Amino acid sequence: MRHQPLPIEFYLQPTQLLAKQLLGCLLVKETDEGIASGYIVETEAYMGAEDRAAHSFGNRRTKRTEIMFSTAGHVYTFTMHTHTLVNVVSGPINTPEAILIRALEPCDGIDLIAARRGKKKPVEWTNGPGKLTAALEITQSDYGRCFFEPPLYIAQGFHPKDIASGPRIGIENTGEARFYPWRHWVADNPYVSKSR
DNA sequence: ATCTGGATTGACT
DNA sequence: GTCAATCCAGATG
Repeated sequence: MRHQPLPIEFYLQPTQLLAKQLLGCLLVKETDEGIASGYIVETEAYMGAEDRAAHSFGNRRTKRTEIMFSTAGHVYTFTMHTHTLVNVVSGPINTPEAILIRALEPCDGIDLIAARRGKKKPVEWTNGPGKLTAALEITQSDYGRCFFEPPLYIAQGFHPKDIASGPRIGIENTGEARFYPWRHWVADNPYVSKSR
């Protein structure tokens, strides 16, 4: 099954809106082993210089955050402990905003995903930001790519019936920012990550 | 050169 | 519920 990447224009919308528009879209990764993909069911927006929870808070510009200052649609990956997390860069150039992809519902390459994620319940394959990167084999080598061209891209998926929003996860030490309702998910979808 | 801590996960009490 | 794994970016000297 092949998919058509969404055009670069898709990414040219305000970050919070894009974070919701991404819900239901298909995240695809092609490797030598084949194609694996999943529908995005949970995202979190990080709002650049003004957002204490963002790596780019105060326009902090480093080797890691550099890609956030680039144009919308770039791939921002970073390592969290033993896991890779993946973001969609958004906002105009020099406005370092990004959207973290937190959960997927598996679509293509179920056997591949199962093999990569080991013997566990299917719902555990992709219901977390570090899990889905392992399932699709998204790594630091994808840093700086564009989401509108293979091997890592986003395509049209389904249109969510209901979208819910609430505080982001895992950012306890960021003052007021921890309360901002910038996490968005497909209501009632079983693959949405569980909060702690 | 060295130290610190994290946008997580999985195993264990 | 708690906690270790395990590694690198970022900060500091």
